Amino acid sequence: MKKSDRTRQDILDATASSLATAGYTATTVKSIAETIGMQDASIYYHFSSKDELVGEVLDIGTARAVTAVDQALAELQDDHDPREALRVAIIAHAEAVLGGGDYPRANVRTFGQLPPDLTHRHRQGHRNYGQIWTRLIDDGVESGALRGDLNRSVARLIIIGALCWAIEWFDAGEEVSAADVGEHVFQMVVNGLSVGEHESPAVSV
Amino acid sequence: MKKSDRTRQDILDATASSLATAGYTATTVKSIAETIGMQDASIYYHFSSKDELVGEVLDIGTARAVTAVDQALAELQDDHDPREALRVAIIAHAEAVLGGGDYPRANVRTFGQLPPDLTHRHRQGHRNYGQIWTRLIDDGVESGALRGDLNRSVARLIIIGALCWAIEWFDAGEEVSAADVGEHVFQMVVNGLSVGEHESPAVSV
DNA sequence: GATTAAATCTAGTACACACTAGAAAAGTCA
DNA sequence: TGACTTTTCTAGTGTGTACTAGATTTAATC
Repeated sequence: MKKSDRTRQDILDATASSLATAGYTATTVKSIAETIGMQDASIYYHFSSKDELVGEVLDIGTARAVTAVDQALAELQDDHDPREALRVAIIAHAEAVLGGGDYPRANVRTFGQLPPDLTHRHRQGHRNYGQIWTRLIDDGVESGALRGDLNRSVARLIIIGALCWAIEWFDAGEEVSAADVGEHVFQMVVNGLSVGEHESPAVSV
Repeated sequence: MKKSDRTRQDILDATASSLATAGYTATTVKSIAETIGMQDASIYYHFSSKDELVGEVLDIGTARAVTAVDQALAELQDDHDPREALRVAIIAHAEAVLGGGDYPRANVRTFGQLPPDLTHRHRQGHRNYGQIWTRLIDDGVESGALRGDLNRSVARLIIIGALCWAIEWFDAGEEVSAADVGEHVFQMVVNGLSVGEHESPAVSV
């Protein structure tokens, strides 16, 4: 009873680690088994297929990212600026995906590499995650703190994209921390790189 | 002589298309051959390996993106605002990668899926491309148009990341065009989402 | 300690992949 | 047409993959 749970967890951990660093294709059942000192066939006692195993890892990754952002937002005081909420969420996401464990990293890293079945399976999870951000942006626009002349959906995807792509270049060993990356994204997309007064924004989509 | 060149081009086109839509793993030599009505073995008369073929497609993609951005910048008038240069470059990149042909799209789409050899092969190309953006940001900061309190390298990677990740969600059929995406990225990272005066930026990395 | 259940292993299957060798066909030019 | 070159095809090889069946070992229970 207990043994099985522990082994199962080992398999999940090894899979998350491999997905996060090597990607979907290079993560083979054999390589996972080797990591934890088993035969590949033994994996199938715990999971019925590779994709079921991968799917579970990705589910955990999504859940952890959602929890990290939700928790960060919950710690805000009631009368916070909507921009502060966006800032806190961005940094929480950055820390979860860049500095956090293998599960959220696996999720972002393998996005776009997955077979259609798995992609479809996680569409709902991503939609739910996107809604957190949609609300943050809506709050900001409706309170007058954020510009309303931009397409909110596009804005949301650009913020998430900037954060997700960071996984391709972020190096945990360098002097820039995950939170630093989040802070930069916030400063750029909310305050902007520009100095002084802006030209009149004239975008309509 | 001529026949071979035409077939070679057909193979490259089919590969670029497949890479852009299906990714590296799903792009098999057999599927490429089927697309152009050939046997898979015939591909090897024109290319010595799958990765040599893929590498050539990616080279073309990088070259086209560089050309698109360079050309857009060349059309600027001499006394342009550094922000305008950034805007033009961002939109050119967006149009090349999102709205353009299969080659630049293949490049971005397969980034992170490639075997180590190919990744290493294209590192230099990406570095060169990055330098265009480094210069744009440096010009902006040194002229006083852009903030100097952010890590320029991180800022550069965030801009490119926001644009590159758009390939994961951008749908050419929708009402938002590739140029619209570029305009949004520019508005956000340069002017910022925020309305009115900013809080004092205090970031040091 | 014997019996049963859980967990893992050995040994394989089937299939898709990149790639090869040599025959066949198509194209080129006197 | 005929000789030659270029291009493509047929028919394979070897390798790595996910996955299966059944024997075997390890752990839990009485």
